[in-house]
Amino acid sequence: MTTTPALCAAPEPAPRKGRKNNPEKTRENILQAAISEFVQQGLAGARVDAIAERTQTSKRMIYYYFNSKEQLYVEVLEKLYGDIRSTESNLHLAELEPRLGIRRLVEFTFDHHDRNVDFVRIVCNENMHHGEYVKRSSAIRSMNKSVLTALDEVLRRGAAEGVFRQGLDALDVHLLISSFCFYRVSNRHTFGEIFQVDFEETAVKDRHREMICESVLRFLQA
Amino acid sequence: MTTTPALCAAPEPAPRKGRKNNPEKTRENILQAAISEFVQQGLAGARVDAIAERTQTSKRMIYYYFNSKEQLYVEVLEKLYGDIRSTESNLHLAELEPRLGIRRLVEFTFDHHDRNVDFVRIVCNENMHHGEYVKRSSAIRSMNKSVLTALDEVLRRGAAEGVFRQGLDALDVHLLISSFCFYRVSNRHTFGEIFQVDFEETAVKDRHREMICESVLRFLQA
DNA sequence: GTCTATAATAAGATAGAC
DNA sequence: GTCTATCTTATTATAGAC
Repeated sequence: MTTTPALCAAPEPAPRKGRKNNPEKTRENILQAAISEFVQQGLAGARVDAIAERTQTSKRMIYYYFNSKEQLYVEVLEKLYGDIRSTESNLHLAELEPRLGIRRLVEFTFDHHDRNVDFVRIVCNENMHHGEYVKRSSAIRSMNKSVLTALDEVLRRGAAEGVFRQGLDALDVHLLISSFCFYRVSNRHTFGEIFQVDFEETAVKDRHREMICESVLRFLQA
Repeated sequence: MTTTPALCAAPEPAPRKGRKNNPEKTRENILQAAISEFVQQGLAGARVDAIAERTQTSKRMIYYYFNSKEQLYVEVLEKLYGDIRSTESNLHLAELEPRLGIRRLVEFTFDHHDRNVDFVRIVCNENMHHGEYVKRSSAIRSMNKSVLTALDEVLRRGAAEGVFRQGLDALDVHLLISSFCFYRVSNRHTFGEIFQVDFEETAVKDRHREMICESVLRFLQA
């Protein structure tokens, strides 16, 4: 009953079965499946079997390429962190009038978190683990400098022009912006349920986007 | 080899072994152990065996009192949600000048989150589960009204006196306050690691407390 | 490089004595 | 009400053929 090769010589030494051998594609396929599973279930809740089911390949390949569940998780983490910071550098804040620059940065941050629930969820999960896997990855720490330097430039310029207060710390302002943008995504389920708000509604979203802009600008105002 | 009772009649029908029978205490003991475990590991990461080890009793008792891991988790959730709201009602905001009332509410919220990392972590975990266990508990939803009514009263009074803007929504303001207070606790590990901030430092804490007060007051300002 | 089958163990839940 | 011992299933990880 085993399907031994036909007696007449095969034209090529083609792969025996299944899909074409394609290491890069298989690896990427696994990584995408892992993103879905880890984002939905967290590290502890994720099942390697469930990841395998999401792929076009088998569980064995997961261990072949990634060695362990934890290592796969770290790669997922790096991938999702990488996505957000790459787009942030294209805002050209230095070309804008300070107040407009802040507005653009806040709106970008707001929309980005809103669109990338995956990122928000994995970060939450990471904090449940006391950030130990972020600490383990040297790549992640280095890619987050850009926001701060860009923001710092705008703040200085605004202060010099007299539209912003003196002595504002870019890190603090970044914290203020991030917290709102992050929280309304990360806590939408509990906050939404308890206070009966639907964060998916366009009207609510628009009001909140405007609100955080207004709030930050007022905070910076001289 | 079984330790059958001595032939001479025992003085009292005392408990056979181990500690004294004490249902309430045993139940509470389990609940406290469960809080520690669920808060640290999340629902998926928590192990019933680990909870049992934290108690002065056995795993069997966990199932005896709580039936399942999930039900135990729900009770933990209710317990932690209950703790926060009960204290909030003692602020007597209505007796204060509006700006002072806001300041007291913000500072209370800030300090409360800062002191109750457990609460913050369980809420994060709940959101990973799309808030399904919060939805399952009718108790939780009902206990969160008080903040909003208190805040609404202050906002109205402030608007009437001309110190605050008109038409501010208490829910939005609550969101603004909560997001900052929550985020700096929930994300302290990732944010702290990436930007090298130590949220435990008193100086940092004091600066942030003042910052969120200032930020909210400026947002409300007429 | 890829597959199927399986080992090894961990974890939720229960039996049954006392 | 409480304990020890155990059942059952799920889960990470690996062996070995092709």
